[in-house]
Amino acid sequence: MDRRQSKTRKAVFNAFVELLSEKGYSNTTIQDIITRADIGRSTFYSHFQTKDDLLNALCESIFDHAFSESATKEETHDFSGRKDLKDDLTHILYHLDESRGYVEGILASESGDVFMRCFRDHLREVFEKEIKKAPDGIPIEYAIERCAWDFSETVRWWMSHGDYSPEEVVGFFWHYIG
Amino acid sequence: MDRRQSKTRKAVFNAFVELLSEKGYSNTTIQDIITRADIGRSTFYSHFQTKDDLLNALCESIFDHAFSESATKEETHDFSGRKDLKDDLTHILYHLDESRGYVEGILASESGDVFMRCFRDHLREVFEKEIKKAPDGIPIEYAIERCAWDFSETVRWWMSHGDYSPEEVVGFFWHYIG
DNA sequence: AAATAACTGAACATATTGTTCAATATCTTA
DNA sequence: TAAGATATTGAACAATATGTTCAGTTATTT
Repeated sequence: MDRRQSKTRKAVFNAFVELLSEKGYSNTTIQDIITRADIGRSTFYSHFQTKDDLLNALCESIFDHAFSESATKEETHDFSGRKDLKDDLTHILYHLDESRGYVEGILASESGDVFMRCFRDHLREVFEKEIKKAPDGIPIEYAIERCAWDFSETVRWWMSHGDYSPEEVVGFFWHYIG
Repeated sequence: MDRRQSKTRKAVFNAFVELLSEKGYSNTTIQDIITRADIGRSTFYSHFQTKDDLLNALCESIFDHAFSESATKEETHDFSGRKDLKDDLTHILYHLDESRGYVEGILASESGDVFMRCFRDHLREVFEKEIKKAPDGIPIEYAIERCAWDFSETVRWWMSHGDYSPEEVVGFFWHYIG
């Protein structure tokens, strides 16, 4: 990728995250982002179509990174038992912990909901592979969806109630469904 | 309340819900709402400050209604055991089921997240009264928060996976925490 | 060094926002 | 039912954001 492009991309992402925690999503205008990122107006529009588009791209880039290992693992060996799942989830938390600077800014505003939706979409895939049957009387789609939202919401909770380790947090999540 | 005011309020709420399911939240302009509701521009602004404000007012009006009984009950007798909680939750679902016309429209767009936040705020109060201690190693605030999000998300799930009775749905929710 | 691709910034039409105000319609109560 | 209070109307307003275009500049690649 052209160095100019990734430079622009980073400048926009950084400006955006800053503005999100300062003013929130709806109060941040594209003009604000352009000014803060110090790029030309038309440059912005050659990278992103709308503010929404930008937000989605930002979230995608975070999750591409956070989920990179569980994707790889799936290709290499497929005998995934319960233990592996717990490890995968812990790995994801380690990644997100490293991106706290970004993530907390996003979660602090209305954009947090978009982030959560994106997160849940990624998680759903993970749990779909893992969960093959639900307890008696519980619809399977409900069981899967519940895991996805419980884990993502647990992370959101974690991000504003800091001092727990990834392992502890996975423990909290696991307790109710294990 | 002046009949003119509640008439305006209703017209705006209706127009808004319609537009939400047609175009989504961010694509709906205040101008759209004014046109659809067939009211004067300045009338809108004398009722609501912003689109956000309108959305919050709409959600509040729904939950004021849905939670009306659990609030009353709390005043009359205070020996609330597990059974009562389950009943309260079921009641809430019956109310929301009646408001499906509204609720589905709101949930179908980005505004769904605001609805959910509002719902969760109301639920938190309910569960705070009910939950006095959490399982070993689980922070109590987490346990409470988890119930609030699980129940609200269960309802969101229900709204797009129709055919279950309120009792069944409370059962799904209950299964993992009971 | 030449070719390719990205960035710039000014200019543009269009649309929304939030306010103001005098005129009109509707409610309330005495 | 008449008078006073209150709500609605709609046009006009300035301010701001949006998304596009394009010719000129700068950086990267081969």
